[in-house]
Amino acid sequence: MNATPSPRADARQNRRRLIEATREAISSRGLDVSALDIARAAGLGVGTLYRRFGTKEALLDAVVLGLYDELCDTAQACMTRADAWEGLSEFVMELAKAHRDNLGLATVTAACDQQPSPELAQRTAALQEAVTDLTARARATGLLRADVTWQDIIICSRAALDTQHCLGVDAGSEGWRRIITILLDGLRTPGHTTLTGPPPHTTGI
Amino acid sequence: MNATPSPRADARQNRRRLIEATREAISSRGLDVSALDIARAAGLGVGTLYRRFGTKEALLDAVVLGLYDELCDTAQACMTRADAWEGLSEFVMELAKAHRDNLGLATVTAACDQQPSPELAQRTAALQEAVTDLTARARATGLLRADVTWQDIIICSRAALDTQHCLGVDAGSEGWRRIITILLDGLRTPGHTTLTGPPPHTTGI
DNA sequence: CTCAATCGGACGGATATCGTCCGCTTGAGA
DNA sequence: TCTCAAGCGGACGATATCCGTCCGATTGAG
Repeated sequence: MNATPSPRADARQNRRRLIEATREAISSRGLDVSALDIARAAGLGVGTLYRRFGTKEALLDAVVLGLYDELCDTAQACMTRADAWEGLSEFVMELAKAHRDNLGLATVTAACDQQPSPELAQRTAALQEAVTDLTARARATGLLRADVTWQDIIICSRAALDTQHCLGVDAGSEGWRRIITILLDGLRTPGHTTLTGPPPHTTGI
Repeated sequence: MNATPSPRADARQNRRRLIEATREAISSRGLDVSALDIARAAGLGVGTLYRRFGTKEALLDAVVLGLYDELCDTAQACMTRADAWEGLSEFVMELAKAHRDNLGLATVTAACDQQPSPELAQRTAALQEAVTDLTARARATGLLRADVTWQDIIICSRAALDTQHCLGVDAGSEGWRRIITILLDGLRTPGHTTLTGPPPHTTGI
């Protein structure tokens, strides 16, 4: 019945290794990683990569899906926070961290959004709904300024990316937290300046 | 006497065209522009590009130097503002705009910093000094929170980059202004949260 | 009108990356 | 222990860029 019998133990382990290596590679070099580099980092040959995933694309999809799943979990945890503001700010910080730790996450997001797999589309929708809710709750408490939209929140979270991406800042640097902290302070009432123009358009996270 | 007599009129015009085309190319696609693309955008052949600049690198250097010069002018203008806070915030907004309009400016910066030409090093130093002064003046008025450093200011200005870079947001979008506005509000006293950790390290602008 | 300066773009050469192929190795059931 | 299907490694073919050069055709300017 089972057309694809459970794979051998080493095959399963190698699959995990490849995903792990891909995450690390994305983390330090963004999406422009070659299949060869990933395989080497995993201590495997490229042949194994392609046998396990069929396509480099498929491997990346698997990794991105994993990241999204984690973000969904984070969002859920933040939603249960009693303090709505803390829930929102924690999520922003975590989302920023995800961007910092996964250079090009936003790029993948944009790329994937062109032809989103059903799984990814589902996660994206869930995340956007979560951000919308977190935003609404924080605004209801009066701590989040009224002219900020959930799209602003998402874009703000990306601010951590450049710190890491553009300037080869040493990986250990935590400077991005300062920027996000400043942003969060700017998100709190009262705003000194009123935001103008339409909220930024964003697809994905 | 003049070893290099004044070039022909068409040669000069083509030089200008190439620089203009390069700026536009960088603006929309970042630094990964091929020499062929630039030449085509300028309505010229690659041969002309190489005859004018010798190297693709040299062309990029010329463009980046031009951008830095403009930023230096902007910084000077901001320094003369009577209102120190307005001077600082205007500069941040302009620097952010420069990043938005020149994807990869920060990347060039980082790359150039490896082997900075004397001209570029001079502009970089001037800009960093200007930011330091603008920061000090704004802090002296009490409007800029005390725990913010000039490095923070520079990093903040880069927040506009991702909006454009990662997500293929339509070029006309002005959403980045909202983010910078939020950041500027966060930079004002009083800060709700105190910044921790060392200020981010940055080379270049 | 002349010709040196300039131009255009095909082309050589180098690099990078994807995905395949096939001989060798190994996990795991009998 | 034995057997062999499943799995592995990495050289290799194919493809895609991209840089910078070269040379015949073109053109500005004296």
